[in-house]
Amino acid sequence: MAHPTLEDVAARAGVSRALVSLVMRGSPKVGKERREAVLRAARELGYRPNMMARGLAAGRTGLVGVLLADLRDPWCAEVHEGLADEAVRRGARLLLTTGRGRAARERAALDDLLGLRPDGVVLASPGMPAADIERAAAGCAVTVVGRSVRSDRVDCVTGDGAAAVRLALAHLADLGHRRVACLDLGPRPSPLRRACPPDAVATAPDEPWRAPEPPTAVLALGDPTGTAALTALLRAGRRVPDEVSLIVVGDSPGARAARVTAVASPAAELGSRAMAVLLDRISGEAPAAGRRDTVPPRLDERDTTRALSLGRREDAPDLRQ
Amino acid sequence: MAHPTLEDVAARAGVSRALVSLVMRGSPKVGKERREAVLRAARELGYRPNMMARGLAAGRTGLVGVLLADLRDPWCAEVHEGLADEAVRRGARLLLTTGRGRAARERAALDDLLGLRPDGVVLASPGMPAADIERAAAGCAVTVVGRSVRSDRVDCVTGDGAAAVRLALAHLADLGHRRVACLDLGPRPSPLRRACPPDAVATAPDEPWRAPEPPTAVLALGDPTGTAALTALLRAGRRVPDEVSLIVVGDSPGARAARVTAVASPAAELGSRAMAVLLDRISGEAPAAGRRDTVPPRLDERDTTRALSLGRREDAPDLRQ
DNA sequence: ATGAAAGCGCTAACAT
DNA sequence: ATGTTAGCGCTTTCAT
Repeated sequence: MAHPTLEDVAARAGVSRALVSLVMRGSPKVGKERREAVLRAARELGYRPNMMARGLAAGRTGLVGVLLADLRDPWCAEVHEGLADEAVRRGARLLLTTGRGRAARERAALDDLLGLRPDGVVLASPGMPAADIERAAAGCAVTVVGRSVRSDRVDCVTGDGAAAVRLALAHLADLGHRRVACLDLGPRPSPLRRACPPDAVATAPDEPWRAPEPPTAVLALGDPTGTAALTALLRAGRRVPDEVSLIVVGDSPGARAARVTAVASPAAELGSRAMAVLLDRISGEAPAAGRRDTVPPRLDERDTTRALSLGRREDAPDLRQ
Repeated sequence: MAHPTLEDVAARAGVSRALVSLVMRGSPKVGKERREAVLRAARELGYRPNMMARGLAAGRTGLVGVLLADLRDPWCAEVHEGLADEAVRRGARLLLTTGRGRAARERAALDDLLGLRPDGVVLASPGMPAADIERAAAGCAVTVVGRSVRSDRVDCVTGDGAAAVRLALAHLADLGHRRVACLDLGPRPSPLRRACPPDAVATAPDEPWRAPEPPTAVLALGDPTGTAALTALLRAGRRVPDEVSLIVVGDSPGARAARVTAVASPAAELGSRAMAVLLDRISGEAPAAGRRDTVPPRLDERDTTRALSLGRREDAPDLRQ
């Protein structure tokens, strides 16, 4: 028998379907004897409850759908880590889909998810049109992570990039650094630029060193810029952190592995908070309006930042904002 | 109406449920006029087919479950890329779950997946017990990627690590390198070691340089070792590739970004082949016995390997195997 | 081309 | 404590 049903189990155990159903859902009001007979029959048959049938009949599935923009993005992976941790803690079952960077795929993935009638969905997809999100929210609880959506049926959990930049600049200032270059090597300008001192922003690794007074510290905007900056500095023969300190806004496995000092809102925490918010709403313990939750950035001091030696200090203005 | 049903659409369009069902599944035998009326009603109502009901009634779901060992592992992410590409091409819908490295979680994740009665599942989980895999195969088509399982109801798609090491060694030999150190920096010995010349294996970055004759090339076993090796070499002041060539067995975004020469069976191809094999079996076009498919390694020559300069060549034995 | 009717496997409210 | 029954939303014959 490929897929034994409740009825098969009931027949084998010599009881009614309903009794088996109760046992499978762990009801306390079943005699120990019968319960064990049912469990044994189920095991012998290799019975596995059919979630489709269960969901249909019960009107809810116990499923939480998760849409991740791109699995290859470490940030997404880490958000998922937090989501999954909290889900396990609270007994929710997660189903993932991804759009892999393409808007059309993302829509399709979300549709697939919603077709399964999950009790809620978490959207970790920076680019999805707000209208799609709103549409999804008509059918089930929706929490968006990593961005903010103006809607009162959607909850949002976000980090704070500007605060992260401020924290990084403050840390460098504490270490005595006054000449800090903000490196942004990405193909598109990083939104974090707006939080940097305008004339400190450079878009090529060696650009800051063409100035009469080279920086004593580099603030890299985003993970990719961070790793690129580190190898560029090393290749250019600049000693890190002796000669120049490096701090990255945005943490990633790469920065961690290379022991680069970083500051970011921990993605895993974004995830776990998002899941908590979602499950609260599903169980009806949430305020009616859309909640928004901001996770503060955290500094991970590792091996690429160091206090400026006294001899090199100067009285230039503190870049801290 | 939170979740309009087929019946609601039928009522609004002034037709029968069956007709709506046909239209939703794109049947050709519906008059253009009625079809459009139905489609319009569906759109106006925000109708979305209920996959649960559909799956229950139809006996198959059109769903393919994917179990990924760990999202943070770039290899898994890339396998998924291949899976998803092929799935899109052939019209399958993917649902992911992960065990995040823990065996118990993995079992639970697989159970969740199987409870949804997918038409098939892809298992990208090196550590899962063969018995669990076999059990899953009792209920639906199963393809395992990245490892081999002895079972004739399971299809396997794997890479070939030993061939990758041989290819890497051959490439270095072609470049004139005779003294090659095989670096294995992982916490556990890499299985790839068995494919290396035994006395060439080192477990610390600088170990090879303590020998009287330092290597002219380094072969790193695995991605993590690869990136660790690169930064270690640079930090030690060894010029790459002028002074020493570096080749990594096992490709990853990190190696790609750092432009490290690498050789590996492309994970995306493992994925797409696995999906192809699975869908073939689902549609019944597969041989009865378990298929096994081996994807050959590929060399990605980037910036960390270089031919040994003539002056440094010597007549030591070729390490190629 | 269209409609009617019988389930798919399960839950939940009810009856015993 | 246990059995009965009426659906959940859909697909799929089978009639018309």
